[in-house]
Amino acid sequence: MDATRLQLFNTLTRRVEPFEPLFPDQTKDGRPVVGMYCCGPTVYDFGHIGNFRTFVFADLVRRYLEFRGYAVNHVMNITDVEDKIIRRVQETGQSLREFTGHYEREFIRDLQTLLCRVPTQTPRATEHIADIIALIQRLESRGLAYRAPDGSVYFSIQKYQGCGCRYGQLVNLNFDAMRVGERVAEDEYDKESVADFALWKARVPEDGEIFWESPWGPGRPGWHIECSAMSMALLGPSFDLHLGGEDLVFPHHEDEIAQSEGAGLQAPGRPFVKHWVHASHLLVEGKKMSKSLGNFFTVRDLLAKGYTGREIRQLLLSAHYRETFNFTMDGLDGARTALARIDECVAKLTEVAGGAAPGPESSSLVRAFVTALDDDLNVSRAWAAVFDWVRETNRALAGQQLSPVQAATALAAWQQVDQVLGLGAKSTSDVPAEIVALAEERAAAKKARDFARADALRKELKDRGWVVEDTPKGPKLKPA
RNA sequence: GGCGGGGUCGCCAAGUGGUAAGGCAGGGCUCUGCAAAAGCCCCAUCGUCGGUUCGAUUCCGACCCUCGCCUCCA
Repeated sequence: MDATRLQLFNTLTRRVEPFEPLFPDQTKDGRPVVGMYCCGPTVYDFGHIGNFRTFVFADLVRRYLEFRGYAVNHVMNITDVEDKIIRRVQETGQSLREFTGHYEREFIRDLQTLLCRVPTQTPRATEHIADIIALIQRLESRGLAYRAPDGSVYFSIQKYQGCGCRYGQLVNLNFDAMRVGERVAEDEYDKESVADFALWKARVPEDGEIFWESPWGPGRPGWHIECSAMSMALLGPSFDLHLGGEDLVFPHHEDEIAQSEGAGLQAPGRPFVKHWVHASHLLVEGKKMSKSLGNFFTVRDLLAKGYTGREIRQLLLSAHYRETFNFTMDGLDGARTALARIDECVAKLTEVAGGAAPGPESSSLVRAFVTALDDDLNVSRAWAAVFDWVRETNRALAGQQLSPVQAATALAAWQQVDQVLGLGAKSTSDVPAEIVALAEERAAAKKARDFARADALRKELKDRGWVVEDTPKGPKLKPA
């Protein structure tokens, strides 16, 4: 299985390249350690389905790396201080912590609903103010930060470039042609240059009680600095992977690189981040999500429509991460049917396997699956491998050609790939006693060849949300 | 205006210089008392126009359409 290697697109080089850990000698429980940082949520509201595409994708990356034998240190920040948060806090009268704590908990809950492994660490910006201040001081001492008349501290891109660093590693920048100046010049006149960005924002009256003391007076951190400070604090000045949505490429990630490499904490020749990976956005019903179009969905909105996190996960994982994905309700229905197909197959296998132990042979499913995901996480091809396997398995099952050991072997292969897909077992609901009674009544009527009565009971059951399937081993009940 | 993605079956979505995976939906058949599940079979010439080539959906050029970033944003 290690004949091939994971290849990943790197925004830094704009190429698909082999993934290799930065520090292969660093291990945990015998596994090479991989440091992975994913820009997390700003907790001022519920996350929407677009946000979760990125997080489910990050989960796929993490699971696949773990599947491939790495120990992943998965860090996801929680941005818990920011303009929108401050505004909402003032409106609600809650404390900052009460307000953000609520949305943070709900975010984690949504993550779990979507069957994501919770990141190994979820640092909050407000709990790393000291790290942030230290990093800004470091930048200041290196001459890359300056205080503006308004008391804020900014990062100087000109000075940064002056010391041989490159600004524009992730995107091609052409400041003359960019419209950046037109829009921001008006209210950001305290900056020396329009492209400079805030490291520390001086307290303003609207901030109310939300501020921290610093060497530059009361204020709060800028947006980009928190990710630099927290990622380096938890993963070291150089780490393997940094993920995020494509919209973060510029300016957020570019600025993170500038701050982090500008601080010069990396060993000579080491980058801040080796591998940048960005997930594309999604559209809903072919359109950009917006509240006015009514196609703006949170996870809980979809749950309220009767879909499960498992179905949403399947759909979000059905397309390649660098492709704009079109999220549709039809797609969600399709995910439900597709999942049922897999579940049916797995259930039959489980039945045939009984308690048999799996045999030693390697599985073509796992091989095809790994080949697909090694290729820049080509999850569509991985699903094709899964469904090819389902068809072949069903064929063998229909022909009663599977021994318990073979079924157990097939099941083991499925469980292996599901470590990565993360679908888990279908949640089984207990059948209510009155439904069982109806089913038994139908079985009796059927036996007495009273088919009219049997069909009436089948309809009755269906109206109550249950489907009866007559199998060689007797009738089975399934939720409709 | 600059930069970067896309346009493949009704819908979603892979892929390749030699006549196009998979899922959903649809049609037919088998099995079934009826169903369901499952199986079998059917269902696209790849935005437009040129070029390169023995051969292009896949390479090049132009054009059309569409999405994103450049400002808070997954």
